[in-house]
Amino acid sequence: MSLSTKYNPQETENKWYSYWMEKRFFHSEPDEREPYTIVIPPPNVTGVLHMGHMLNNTIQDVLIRKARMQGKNACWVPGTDHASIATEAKVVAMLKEKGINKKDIGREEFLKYAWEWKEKYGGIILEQLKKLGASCDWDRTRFTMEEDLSEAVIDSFIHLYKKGWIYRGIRMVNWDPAGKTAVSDEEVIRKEVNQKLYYIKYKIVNAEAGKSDHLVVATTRPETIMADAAICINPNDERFAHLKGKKVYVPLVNHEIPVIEDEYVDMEFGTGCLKVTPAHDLNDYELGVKHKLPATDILNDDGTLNELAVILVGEDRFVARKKIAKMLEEAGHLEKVEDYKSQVGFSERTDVPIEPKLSMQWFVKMKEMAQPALDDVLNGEVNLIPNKFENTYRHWMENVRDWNISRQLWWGQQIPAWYDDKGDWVVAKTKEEALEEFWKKKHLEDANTDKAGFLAQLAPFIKQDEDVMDTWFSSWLWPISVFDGFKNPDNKDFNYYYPTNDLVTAPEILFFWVARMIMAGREFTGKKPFTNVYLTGIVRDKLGRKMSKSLGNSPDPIGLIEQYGADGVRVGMLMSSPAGNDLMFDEAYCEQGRNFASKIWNAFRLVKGWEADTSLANPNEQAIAWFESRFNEALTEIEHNFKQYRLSEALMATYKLVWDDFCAWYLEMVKPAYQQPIDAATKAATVNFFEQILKLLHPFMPFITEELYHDEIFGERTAMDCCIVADYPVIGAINETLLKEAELVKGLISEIRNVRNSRQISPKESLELSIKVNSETNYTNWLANVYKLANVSKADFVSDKLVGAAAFMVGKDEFFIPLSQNVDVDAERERLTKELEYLQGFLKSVDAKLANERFVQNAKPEIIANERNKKADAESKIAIIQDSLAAL
RNA sequence: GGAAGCUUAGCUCAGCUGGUUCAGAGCACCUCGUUUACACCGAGGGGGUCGGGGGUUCGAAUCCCUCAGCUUCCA
Repeated sequence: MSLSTKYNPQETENKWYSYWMEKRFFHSEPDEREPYTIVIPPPNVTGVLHMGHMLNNTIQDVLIRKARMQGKNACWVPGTDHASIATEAKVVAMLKEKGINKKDIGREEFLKYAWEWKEKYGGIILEQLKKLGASCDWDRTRFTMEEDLSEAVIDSFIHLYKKGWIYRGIRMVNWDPAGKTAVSDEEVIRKEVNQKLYYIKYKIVNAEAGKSDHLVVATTRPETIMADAAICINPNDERFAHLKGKKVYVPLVNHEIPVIEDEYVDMEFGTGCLKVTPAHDLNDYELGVKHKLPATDILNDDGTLNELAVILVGEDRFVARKKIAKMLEEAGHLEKVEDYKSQVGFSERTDVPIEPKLSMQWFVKMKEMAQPALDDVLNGEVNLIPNKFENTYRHWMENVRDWNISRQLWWGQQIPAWYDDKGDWVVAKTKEEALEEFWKKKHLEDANTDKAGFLAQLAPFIKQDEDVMDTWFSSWLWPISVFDGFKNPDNKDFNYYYPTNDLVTAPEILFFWVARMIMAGREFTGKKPFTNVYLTGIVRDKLGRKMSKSLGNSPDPIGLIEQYGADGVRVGMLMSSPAGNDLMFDEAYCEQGRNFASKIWNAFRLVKGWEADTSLANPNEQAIAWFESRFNEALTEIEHNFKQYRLSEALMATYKLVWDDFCAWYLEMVKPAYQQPIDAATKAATVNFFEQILKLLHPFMPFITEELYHDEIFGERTAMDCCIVADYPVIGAINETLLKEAELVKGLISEIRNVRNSRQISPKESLELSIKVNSETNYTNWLANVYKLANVSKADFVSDKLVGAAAFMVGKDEFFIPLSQNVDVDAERERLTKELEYLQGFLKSVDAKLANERFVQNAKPEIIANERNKKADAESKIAIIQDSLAAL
């Protein structure tokens, strides 16, 4: 079977991915081997694959494939996340197009549509991941809203509630008027926005004669004046002493509100008079509580003004702002308007400005759970990679705030709280249990009540809480719930796979998700959920901008795979992505990856083409022994990099081993002359090296390696003998002397090529070499390679310099090449003089060091010995160069 | 406003607890080359006073201070 001259990724990728699936190589079952487990950060069901997923999942796949080859029972659990707000928004929009209103069809009907939508679109990302080569155990695919996982969510809610760590209360929440739901603090993105600062005049009730009859308040939100409960001044502000105890009229609506005093007011900002609107600002709310002010909420859930606003009822908050500014101006209440920049919160999901809103919500207390989760990271039970994130993590955990988990949505797990018609409530898993709870509660009040009658009477009035839980309240259980650790905590899978090993995710969700998973792990299982958290960087474009739809600067990942092959793209993604560093993505990296695949392919074609002749002796023992050592040396480095999760460096070390050492040096050393056969021993050794290299490359480039692994040069393979499950290479013996010698010989060959290049001598013209050995190096064994790689026809060892020949040094040894053309004596003298000057300067600095008493006293002995070596080395080289100069 | 981090070749980044000719890698660039594995290639080459300033030390890209610029997180 001959190999096509070009590597065709598409054909290979489909073929082998299907084969792997068919042979169930991705599937894992508990057995006696050591487990290696990763749970995928479940992508959003509304999403499509973007570059961030590509990076994230490439890393996970590299880790899982390597572990699998190293004999571990590797299990990568995939799945998706139901994404309450985003999905509900999509479904609402879809229904709207059909002319259907969510409220009209009701919860049950709506959820039917939502499930349909999820079935249709929810798996897109997972399908796309297959193109990348992701070796997930697809049989284990989970979804955060499937029955068992939902049950886990409900159970954990009840558990925490019983513990007193979940409570219900009226709080100022971040309201998303587009999504019509509260969102958590973490889902609010602050942006600097150009606004206007309106200076509004409030008329004073019974103003003192001789004093101004009004005061002025500066605000960015004139549309909320109808909700004003007071005007606040700083008690120390002498400008406003005359206002103490007064009342003012709210413009346009003429409510009377008091002037209150509080040191909270910044005398420098605005006018020094602050309007207090408890229902529409967090700080004002707190002031309101302190001064017992009423909180009038003038906004509807969708951000329009309600009846309590009295004027502009039904208008959107931003429309109302413009209109009221005009009305104030016309009524003479607007003193002036200034431009003003300030931070405004936007909803992460819908990108509309967040409205602070008072509402009844469910909260999880964070303090108790945060402590063990913080400890885990601080004492190294859980490693954050890179560890610079520990600071951020600690800061957040030490200042953590309670977690608002209710969302005013339908898509998600409904809160297991039940209300009766009187507003009493209980927490229970089912309606039946809720009734029981009510009974327990009421029974205490009246011991004579008849239970059956009580329940029958109550049942029709019981209603479950309308709200659902935050999606993160299900994903924080992910590492536990994917193994059914809630329903059946003693099951085989959970005992075997949990705690998982590595988690690969983005730093943006360190708090959202990672911190909370550690909390959940400790609280519900008593164990950490994972040991290592690899935080990837953000994929940016080459200008450093975040990739975004609106900028249109994100390449289509599937398009990239089609263009460069999955292996090429994987290499491209990893090439420049040290953990935690942002990745400045450039297609050129994928191109480099594709070129690498092509290089491997062509090297393979070379080896495959060799005719082995068993009658030939092996002339390549030296080269073979060298490459074996070099391979083991590189493998040591690669393993070291992997241990530290430096995947890009592990890849680079592999890349250089393959391209430079194997292709550029080793293959050139051993390859026979054109159309000549090769000896059987060299061919066997080379084929063996190639197999080792394929295995080494497999985690990075699974497809091309699998394809070549099955080539006939490796002999017959059984159906299950695949690269994906082949034994990963193990570090073997390293001959340091051989490696050192090889470096010298490579240097020698480069110098000869340089002599040729700089004098424009054709590579076809062979040269003669004389060697004057001043060191211990044994060049004899390497001469064959020098002949071949530098086109040298003859070499001899001499004890005197060759006059009139091109000369150079490698280490301490001198080499001479007689040339037909005359040596340019001047140029040679200049070159040698330069070298001499450099060495003399160097020697001077070394001498200075050694002459310095304090250096000799303070420095470590080995450092001093080293300096003495440097001195001796420089001196002998100087002597040689001086001789050469004299000989010119 | 508070906190953390970053600044090394044109670009993206390595350089561990200060000490070999330590200033590196990949890509890009320049010169030469169509020698049958590969032009998605080969051979060779140029390029940085390690952001500025100061200090500690026998010795600083590496430790300390300070200034400037950038990034992120939190208010």
